[in-house]
Amino acid sequence: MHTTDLLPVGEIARRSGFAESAVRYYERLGLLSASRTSGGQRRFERSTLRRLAFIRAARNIGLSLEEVAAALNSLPAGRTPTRTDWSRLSRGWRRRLDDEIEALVALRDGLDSCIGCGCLSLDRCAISNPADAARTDGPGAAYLPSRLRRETGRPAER
Amino acid sequence: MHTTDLLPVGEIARRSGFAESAVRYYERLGLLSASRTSGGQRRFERSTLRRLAFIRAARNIGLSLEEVAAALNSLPAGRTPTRTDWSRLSRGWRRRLDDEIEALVALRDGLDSCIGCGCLSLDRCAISNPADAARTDGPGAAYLPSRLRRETGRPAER
DNA sequence: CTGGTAGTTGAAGTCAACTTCAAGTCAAGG
DNA sequence: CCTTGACTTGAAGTTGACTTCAACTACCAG
Repeated sequence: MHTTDLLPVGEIARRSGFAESAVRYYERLGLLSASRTSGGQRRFERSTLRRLAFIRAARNIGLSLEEVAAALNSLPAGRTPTRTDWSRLSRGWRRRLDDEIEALVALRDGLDSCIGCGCLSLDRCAISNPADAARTDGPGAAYLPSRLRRETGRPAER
Repeated sequence: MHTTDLLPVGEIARRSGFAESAVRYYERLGLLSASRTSGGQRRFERSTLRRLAFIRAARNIGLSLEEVAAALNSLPAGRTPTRTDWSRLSRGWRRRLDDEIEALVALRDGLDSCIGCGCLSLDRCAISNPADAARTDGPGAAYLPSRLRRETGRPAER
């Protein structure tokens, strides 16, 4: 046994559930790394599969690839990450999910009070309020996490 | 008083919180309609503001513009929609939000059981499971509403 | 009538996260 | 050695929801 546990891209794709193109894309972004054969083909370590599982989990939670990259970069360099390392990373997700749930619940409750009144008022309705209006209107408005929110339609002020 | 309550695009944009470009875009898609001055400029009826409020609300709930268009097309033709018409449209959103909330809660609960174990197993972890694996694995997996889910990364089978 | 603000168009650009394609090259069983 | 399937690359395409641009034209207060 020598190089037997270095996997080519097709194998990684099949076993991770990602498309080959996605795996290559992730490598280009630096989310994954691979050694190369003398002929230039990628060979991934087995631990790449766990990394990909992490990526999928993070994407399911709602992280962008940029955030995923940041998270992966915070892993200890050098050694292969342990369970504890992975667990530490995913701990912060709990809060994120809580926020999103809270936002949706608030939106639903706002909707409940809107249904039947058919208001959809531009300045009063909690559901149709643009974000900035909601912000100044205090509680009862403004809910969606950024990931879910459709912003004002105007270019973000900077 | 004759044409006084026909509003130009800038006014509509300002009062709805959408960018002018978005308003024009919506008109092109058929979500809004406008008459024209002799010089070819758009003039929107005041009721357009309510329509835009509906659009924003729908987008906040998570509808695509295509869905919004379908919803708007289901409004009674001819007469200006009443409160009741708008209210009927938004009633279905409740269910949609419930589903999304449920999905997120399930995901969070799955996460809770994953944190600390650091598993992120490709075939067992509820959070990192690709959608199809989750589907066949019965309860305990598969959660995110399509709007939130990151699919398998493979081209959708057709 | 004039100037300045507001409006017009179609085409192209943007963003994220990939996928698809073409034109090859590599790896390995027979 | 040969064939076949797996792999390589860079560039371009995809989707949705817009935005930006350039080159004009309209509207209206003074």
